Amino acid sequence: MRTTEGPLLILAGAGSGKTRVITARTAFLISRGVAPESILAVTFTNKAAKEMRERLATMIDPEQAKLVMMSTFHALCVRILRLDIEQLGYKKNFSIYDESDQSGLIKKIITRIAAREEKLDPALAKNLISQAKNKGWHEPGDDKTLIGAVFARYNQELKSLNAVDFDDLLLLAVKLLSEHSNVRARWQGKFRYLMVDEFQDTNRLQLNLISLLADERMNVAVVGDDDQSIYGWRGAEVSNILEFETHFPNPTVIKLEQNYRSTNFILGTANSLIKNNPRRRPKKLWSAKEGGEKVRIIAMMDDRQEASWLAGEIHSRKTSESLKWEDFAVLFRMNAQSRLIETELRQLRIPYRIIGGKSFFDRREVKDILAYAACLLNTDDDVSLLRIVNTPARGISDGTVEKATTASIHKRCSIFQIMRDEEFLAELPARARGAVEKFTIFLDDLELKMNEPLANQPSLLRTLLAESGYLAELQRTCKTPEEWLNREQGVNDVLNSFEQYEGRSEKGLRGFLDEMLLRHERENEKEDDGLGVTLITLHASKGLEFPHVHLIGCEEGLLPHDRSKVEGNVDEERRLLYVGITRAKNTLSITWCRNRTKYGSIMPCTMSSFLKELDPELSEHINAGQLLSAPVSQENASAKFDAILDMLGKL
DNA sequence: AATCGTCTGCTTTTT
DNA sequence: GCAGACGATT
Repeated sequence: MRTTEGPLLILAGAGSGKTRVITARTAFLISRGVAPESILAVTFTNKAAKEMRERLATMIDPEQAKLVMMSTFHALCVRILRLDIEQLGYKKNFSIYDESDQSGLIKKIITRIAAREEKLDPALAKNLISQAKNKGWHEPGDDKTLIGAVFARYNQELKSLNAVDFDDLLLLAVKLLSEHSNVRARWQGKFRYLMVDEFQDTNRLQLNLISLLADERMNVAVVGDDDQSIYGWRGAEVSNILEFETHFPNPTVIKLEQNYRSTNFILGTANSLIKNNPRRRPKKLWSAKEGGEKVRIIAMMDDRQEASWLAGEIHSRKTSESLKWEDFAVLFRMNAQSRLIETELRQLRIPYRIIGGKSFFDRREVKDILAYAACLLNTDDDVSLLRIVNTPARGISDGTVEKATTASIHKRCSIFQIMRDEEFLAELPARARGAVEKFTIFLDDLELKMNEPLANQPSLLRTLLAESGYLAELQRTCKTPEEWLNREQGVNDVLNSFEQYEGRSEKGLRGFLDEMLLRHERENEKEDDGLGVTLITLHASKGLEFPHVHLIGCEEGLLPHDRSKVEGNVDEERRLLYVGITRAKNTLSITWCRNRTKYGSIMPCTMSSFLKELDPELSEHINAGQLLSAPVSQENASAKFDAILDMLGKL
């Protein structure tokens, strides 16, 4: 911890206080006279960055804390690129494409260049392209194959749109730093001390980025746990942490092996599982928390019984031990599993919150507004332009759009440019021409107003949505008043956060849009007061902890998932279960079903092979029949009764 | 432009 | 078994 110079590898086991390590080290460096602005701490999520910033502010002078750069990989890259991307031939006002923009573009390219008989799944293509970029490839290895051709074309089109996707942010930042020594020198000079959180999740590009920033001093401190590497399928390379020495020679290695979270029953169970993985940094986690209950492994008849038992169990423990709903979490492999649980929780009127699922940014109205903003900032951004060109309907038909697209390819310019091109306009029927002209004047006018130095951008955006008829159209397309209320809320959420952003930043609409795209925060996570039982996937649960954890659906085929066996990733599935187990502080129940409804029909299931690896001394196997024959608790029965009364009341 | 019907194909998702 | 995508229909 007190090592300040040279590479440092901190192997921080589950529950050993990872975030604390980075903040404590930062505070220590500053106390030793290191300038706060020369410290960089990189995380994967905005949430982690925020937590660190907040914690640091309580440890040292908050004014100093503000100067420390705590950022996600992607946000850091945006900063680097906004300054110097021109050296790579892009314009500074480049757009950032999120995954749905990316999918849209790839789909378009596939339908355009694929021959009749060839077919390529756009989702697969997107994955392959993303994986290639995360390995540092700027172009396909072979552009004779369809996928290679799509990759090549995709890159070309992005560049002519003056847009970059999420992977490009890293790829281009690395390219910029490695090929332009002036840029590299600037950033190496700025940051003297680097820290990386969750290092086991870094991919090749992220490692490259860190190496480039570190220069020969190699003041790089990384914190991570190879046993919690569960994002291999997204390109994370466990080898980055397993072979840290090869990237940063002679590091100081520190192991944090005390777990401050779980009872020994839970921790021992976790240890007995993970020791079955080959290729790991050996460690022996221990806990001072004695006592508690054995881990329960419960066999259920089917998923229905699993859900209803769970709801009852949570209800009675909460009541008998006077706990809060927030003390409980239900962890599962697939989002689809939460449905049944939700139904049963509602039956007992237990409040819950689901983490994950669809993003705030998948909401139509949010995407529309951001597309408007993107167009005003970069009129070459065809994908955003196409999204709003006829939203609300303004008489620009699909046919007209198609003509404009063809013409823009022909003339090698953006669609917006073509729409102002006299030659192109002359080809259009009078009505279409009028509509297009009206649209370009409308956008031009707005762009002008937006870019005035003292423009009140949030209010301009608000006016735009009202006066363009967007809001009216949105309301019209809503089937129910509730839906309209909901969508209107979405619109207001965006506008309000823009107003707030204006209050704390000078970067205007551009900065706001960057932040919105990079802060892909989940809708139901934005308020932490969302009380209730937490329903969450195993992946999303990493980094969280709960007093009472229920891990459901531990069947062969689900966990480990069938596909992992084909793809040879069973170790990662084991780590996934390890992550789940180590979320629990006081009690843990693991359930599996003898039958499960899959794809509509009931399929027989067997217990996950992982459960056989758990230390039998620390856990007990129970058959659901034993639990259900037990008398129903008073509280449980009265809750059910209340629920029935409630239903009757609504009739 | 909207709506209906049929087809398909099924993890995980920090940015 | 269900959602999401796509195409045909009015």
